[in-house]
Amino acid sequence: MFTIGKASEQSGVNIETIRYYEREGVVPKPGRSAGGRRLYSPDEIATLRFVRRCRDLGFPISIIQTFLSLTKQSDRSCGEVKTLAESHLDEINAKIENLELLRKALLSLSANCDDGTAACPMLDALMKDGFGELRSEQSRP
Amino acid sequence: MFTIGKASEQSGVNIETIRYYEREGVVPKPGRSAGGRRLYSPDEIATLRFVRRCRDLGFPISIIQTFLSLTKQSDRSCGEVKTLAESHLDEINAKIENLELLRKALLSLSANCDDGTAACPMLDALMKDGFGELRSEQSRP
DNA sequence: TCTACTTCCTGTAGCAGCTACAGGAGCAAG
DNA sequence: CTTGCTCCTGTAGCTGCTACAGGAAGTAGA
Repeated sequence: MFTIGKASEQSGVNIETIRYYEREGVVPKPGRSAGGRRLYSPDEIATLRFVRRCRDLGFPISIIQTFLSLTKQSDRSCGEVKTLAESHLDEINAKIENLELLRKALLSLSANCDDGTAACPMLDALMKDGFGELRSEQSRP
Repeated sequence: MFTIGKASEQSGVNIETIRYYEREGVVPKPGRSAGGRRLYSPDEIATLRFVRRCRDLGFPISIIQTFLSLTKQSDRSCGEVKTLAESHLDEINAKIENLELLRKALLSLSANCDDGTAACPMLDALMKDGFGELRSEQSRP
């Protein structure tokens, strides 16, 4: 059994984040020592690592909770996982597309900044009325 | 002069968001009518539109505040704007790169889900120890 | 003028996913 | 026994909004 510090090291999850996950019911409450300290089994640490990896893949907590409950059922879980993963992939693709658009817009705006005039053409363009609107939902993460 | 509803329509900024910007000092406090309602000049609406466009480009509020103060100075602002825009571009590029990595990781993980076994290879892989770590800072927006 | 309806006001709380304290207690080493 | 580390709970903050509640102001029609 390991204290929260060791669990944090081994799972790569910040101590405060581990306690946060426990508060939010993402991971079950671990046992406690006589002095009231949290004690984690290797399995519980593996769960924390699993959560971190899913977070690294960009999955939101709510989906990760579904994953965790699916891992306990063992049967018929794969189709659901694949569906969730694919819709997440769609979101990632949409984000990439949006960022590419932003990239292009920013590049063309800042390119004008080299023209040596005192006023900034980029700020000017953003102030003016004729500027094309982006209004892309996914651009706000 | 326009009430907040018209200002919202013309700038594309949500009413609540306009009030939020005012509270946070992003935009100056507008004048008020006899009855205590906010009244916006076309210039103030242009500022709101400018803020929205910058947000659409993904600039954080703090940078937009710098932009707004630079537009008031008029001289020597362009170099600073370009620097800020370019570092923002770097961030966007980093985000795109990270998302591409996530995309590949997710694709290869969910591809295994077709093998017809009852247990899910994707969840299995995320549970196991040998899984390559991503640990990419920029992946969390 | 009365009434209904819309718009606006302030203030507060919530979202996600943490992170950062404050103020105290447990625990091991020297 | 003291130093120093880790841990505890509880609460507040971060970003950028959004969504109420409960009330006041303004507008339009009868």
